[in-house]
Amino acid sequence: MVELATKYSPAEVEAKWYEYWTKHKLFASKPDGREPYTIVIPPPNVTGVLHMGHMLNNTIQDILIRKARLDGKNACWVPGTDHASIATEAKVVNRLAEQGIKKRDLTREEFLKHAWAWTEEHGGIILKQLRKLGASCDWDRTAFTMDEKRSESVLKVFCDLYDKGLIYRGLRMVNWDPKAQTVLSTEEVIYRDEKSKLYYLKYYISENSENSEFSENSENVIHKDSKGYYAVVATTRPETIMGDTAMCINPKDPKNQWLRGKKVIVPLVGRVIPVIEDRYVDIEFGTGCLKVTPAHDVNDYQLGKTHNLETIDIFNPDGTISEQSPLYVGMDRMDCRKQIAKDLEAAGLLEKVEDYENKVGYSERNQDTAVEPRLCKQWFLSMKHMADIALPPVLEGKLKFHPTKYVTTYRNWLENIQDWCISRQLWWGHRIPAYFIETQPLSDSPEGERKEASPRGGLEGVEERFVVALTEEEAYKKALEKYPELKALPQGAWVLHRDEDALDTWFSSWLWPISLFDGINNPGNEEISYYYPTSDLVTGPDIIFFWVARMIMAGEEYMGDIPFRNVYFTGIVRDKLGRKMSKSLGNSPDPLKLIEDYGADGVRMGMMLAAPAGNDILFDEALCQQGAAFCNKIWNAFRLVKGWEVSTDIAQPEANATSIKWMQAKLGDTYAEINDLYSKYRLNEALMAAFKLFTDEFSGWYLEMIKPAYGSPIDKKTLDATLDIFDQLLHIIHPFMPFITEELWQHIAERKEGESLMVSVFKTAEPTAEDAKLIAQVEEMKQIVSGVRAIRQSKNISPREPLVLQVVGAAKNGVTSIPALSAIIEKLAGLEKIENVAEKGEGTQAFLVGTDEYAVPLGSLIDADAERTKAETEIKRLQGFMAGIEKKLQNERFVQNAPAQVVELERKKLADAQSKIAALEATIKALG
RNA sequence: GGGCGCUUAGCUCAGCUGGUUCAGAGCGUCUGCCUUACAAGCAGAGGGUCGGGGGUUCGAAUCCCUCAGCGCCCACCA
Repeated sequence: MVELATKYSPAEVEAKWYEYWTKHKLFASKPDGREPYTIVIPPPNVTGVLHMGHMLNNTIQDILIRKARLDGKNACWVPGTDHASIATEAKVVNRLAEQGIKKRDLTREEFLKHAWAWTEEHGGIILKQLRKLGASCDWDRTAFTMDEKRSESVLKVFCDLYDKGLIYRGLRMVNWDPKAQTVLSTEEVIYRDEKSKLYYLKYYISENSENSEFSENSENVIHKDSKGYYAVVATTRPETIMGDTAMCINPKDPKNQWLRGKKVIVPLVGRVIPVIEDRYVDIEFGTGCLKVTPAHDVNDYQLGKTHNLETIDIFNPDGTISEQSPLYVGMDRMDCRKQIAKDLEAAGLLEKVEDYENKVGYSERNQDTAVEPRLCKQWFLSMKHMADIALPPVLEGKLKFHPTKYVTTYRNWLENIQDWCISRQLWWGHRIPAYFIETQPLSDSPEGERKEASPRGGLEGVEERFVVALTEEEAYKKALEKYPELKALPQGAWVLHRDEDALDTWFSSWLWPISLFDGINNPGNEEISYYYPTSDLVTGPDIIFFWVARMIMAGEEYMGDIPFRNVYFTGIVRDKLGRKMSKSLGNSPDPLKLIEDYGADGVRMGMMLAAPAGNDILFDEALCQQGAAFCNKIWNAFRLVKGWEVSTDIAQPEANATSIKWMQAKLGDTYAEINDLYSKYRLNEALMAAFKLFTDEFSGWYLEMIKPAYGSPIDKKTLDATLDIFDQLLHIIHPFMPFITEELWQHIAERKEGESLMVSVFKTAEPTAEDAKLIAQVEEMKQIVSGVRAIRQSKNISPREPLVLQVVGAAKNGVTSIPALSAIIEKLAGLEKIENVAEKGEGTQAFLVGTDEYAVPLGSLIDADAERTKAETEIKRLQGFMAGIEKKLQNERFVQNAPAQVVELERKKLADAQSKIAALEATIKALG
């Protein structure tokens, strides 16, 4: 037998077994006759590094996958990465900038070459890190959202949805990220409260207006100074006045009646704009006058449409002021805001400035640049149909959310859904398979220059001609069909130009559960039929709309079925003070360092102990320490068992046989409970139950029960049974702590090369009524042992000093009447004998287990006064307790209305209290 | 402005459709032990009128109302 070190050292053990598992392809899954259990990984960003959120998320997935394997299912965990178009493109752009290269100076092909180089350099790091954690993914299946199969799936789906009329191209007010220079979907914009200013600007009444004199006789609130009459407009964005094309009042606003039908002059700009009326305007806000900038505000855009206003776009794509503006051309919008405030002030056009708090939208991926509403033409996916098919399975409970509270969130979103803007002005991603018909060949213009043309194209309603097709060849055919007039044109007079834009990253991830099994390209293939729908999805609630909801849509649309049966939403990992982990706070530990310090098993346990289902987790490194300590505990328990000398000559003592029976019963009972907890995704509680089973029941009680006297051998039967119990415990713990359990499992018995705990199917026996009885008896036994130990502790008696236990009166029919248990009590409590007595003798200290009374003779060690006081206090407490019950029992309504069972119970409580009091009184009497 | 959730021991949390002495667990704390697997350990102990108030009921941590505090999501009020 191999010598085992006194302390468990995870590092080499973990490396060894991970390699072993991989070498023997034990994570691999192929369709077979077993029930499948499938998880698709939420693909991390291809160039990302492992953070605590990943640790939690992937630990949970690994636990579920490993549990399924042990349950005998065909477990398949598919790993992969996401191309994360905005994030990755930004990183590449930054790196190029460091090298002094501007993206604009590159062609698309050149840029993509850099992007792929970056991806290859950093890609997959995170997957390697997951291996350290023990993640048992089927690595041969590793996919990438931009690999060939996935890309083909994305383009096919785009074409299909276009053909179905669900994808369309439309001119809309969208969210524009001036830094990344791309549009974003509404979901990608996060709003933050921000301290800003509310500027009150003077809009003088134009002299062209009729009646340039106003009387103050009505409720009108009229402003006038030496330069004339003026209206006051409150705005947080004074820099947009160059785009003002109207001022708006509420027709029912009494204080602004005087402005009806007037024209006002935009400050500094000098442009004369009409005063329009719309009930949209809030009378109470500011002065009730709203400046209308149709190009730069969603609401203003609506007003512009209703009132037929001109749209002046004063911003360039990078957020600087455009040529459309008469002033500040080329200045950044934020600089412009400061400058214009100064200039307005200087010109006497600024009435006042107030502090103000409002919400400003930022890109989810780029949180230092405010998003700009911008009018442009983009591709959209019509969501009404998608919402219609995605809602029922969740509401009907066919697809379950854990915790269920997210069903409401989901429903709310789907019921108010907006169309999904799926195009992005990025190169890193799936290029949209749409082809524009150009009647002017562009052969001499580099492709990069067209980038700007696409989103702006058709702004003024110029009709675009385009086709959507999987290949260019097909596109030509379609173009000729759709636009027959092209046939009349000479060769070379028109060309197809593929859309420069890429698709939103989520437009590929929403297909993930299908595309991983090639279900789009190759519908009905063996894999997709076997693995789909997948079993569980483990992800954060922050991407419920981005990803979860959309996968359900794609699943229903393309598979006619849900993509997964359960979604387990994890919490956010916070530090122990409850703060979000962030780079700037420096409160985010390096996961790999943690693994180095505590071992992967220790860290996994630490994470899980802190992770109550559905709550945020407050991560504390001390929990990893507890995890590492538990590993050591398991290790040492094993050392103990393996260190025993075995003898085939000794017969198995009755006490050992009973101990084994009890431990088996306890194990089966606990495993049933653990399985129930798994089914509810209460993994932290399942782990805690496993932890207690091992530490308290197995190590604390069972091993002490069967432990042979020092230097004595153990009988073979008991040892074998103990090893079998150990084997079962390792199975129970394995999903949480895969490495140490594998290591010890391999030590328990001779294993063949390629054998592994992780694929050895495991089940415990069904708990029986007899088991339950034995468990109860042992619980009682434990209390007796604890009772004696407590006496030792309080009297400072060494554990080695033998004591006598008196079983008083009727207690003799209790567990001490069972020889095996009585033998165990003697052993664990350090007794020289157990004797039955009618009444406890003098100089004994007594304790109660239930209503059974036990006593330990202590002679002169007894402090009579202290004992008497203690007994008296307890009697008082019990009397109070009894009074309460008696009152209850005297209450006729209680006796009549409460179930007989409950009433009976109260009577029993009363009787028990009475007999306890009797015993205590006897104690006092015995004390003299 | 709407919606959802939370408040139980020093900390983190269990307590399902009201009734087993139901007020629990882990960690922490305190006390005693280097007992021949493990001091990353063992044994023992203390600790909460279940956020406040009201109601329903024979009976409420559990159901209802209300107040307070906290958190999350959604929303076009400049």
